[in-house]
Amino acid sequence: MGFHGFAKAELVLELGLNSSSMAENTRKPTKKPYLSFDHPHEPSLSLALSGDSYGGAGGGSSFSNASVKRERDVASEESERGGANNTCGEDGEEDEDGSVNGRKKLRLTKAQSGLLEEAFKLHTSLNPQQKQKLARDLKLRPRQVEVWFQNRRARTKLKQTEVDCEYLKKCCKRLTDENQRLRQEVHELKTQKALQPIYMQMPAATLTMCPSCEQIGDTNPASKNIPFTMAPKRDFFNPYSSSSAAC
DNA sequence: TTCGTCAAGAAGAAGA
DNA sequence: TCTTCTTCTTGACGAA
Repeated sequence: MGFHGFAKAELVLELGLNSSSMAENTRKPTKKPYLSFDHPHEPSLSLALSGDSYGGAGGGSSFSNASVKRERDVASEESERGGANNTCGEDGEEDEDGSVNGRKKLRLTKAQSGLLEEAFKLHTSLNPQQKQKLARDLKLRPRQVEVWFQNRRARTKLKQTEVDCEYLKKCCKRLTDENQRLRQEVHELKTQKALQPIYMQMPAATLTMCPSCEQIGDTNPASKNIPFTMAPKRDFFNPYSSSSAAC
């Protein structure tokens, strides 16, 4: 659909303007920057954790045992391979009840986010080699890079859908207004026509007026119901011309 | 791979 | 100033 194509072109431009940092630009302007990277409690991704940092994933965790196990397993794999593991900066902290379940959520650093954004601009999907390389560069697990791209794609699509929706709403409103205006115009024209004398509703070429009595005439032989005669169209600027009709 | 969802974490608002 | 509540963003995961 051409219309949609046009919409897309416009929308892509709009998104492009925001692409420097979706996370920050989608925020309310009144708010402070969402990510505080110099925050003292910001989990440092440079901290390497061993796979044991999850300890016993005891009760109280909002995450299922399965997901905790998965994280731990992957972390263990990473530590065995000597790879960086910065998933959970302060994982392994004990809760009040002494259980060790605190799987803190990873927050990417500004630099990491920036690099990922740059990579996303180049390719919205990664092949295994690209994923590995990016993970190495960012000191993240490939799975984290993969998930980041998945989320990024999903959220870009959502954003695009929202923008599309807004655009279509505006189009709809415009067309509704135009439709309303045209309907009004048609109504007015119909009203005007109904109020006109019947001779006004006839084609001008078939009407003429008697120069002496000023009666309207009809030259059309089919117009038998009309109580006046017609003549060829009179020369408007010369009332005495031969084309003038007479009663 | 997408989609829907959960939940951590950050930040603002409101109230004591 | 501190606590609590609310809202938003985003990392992560399971199902399809």
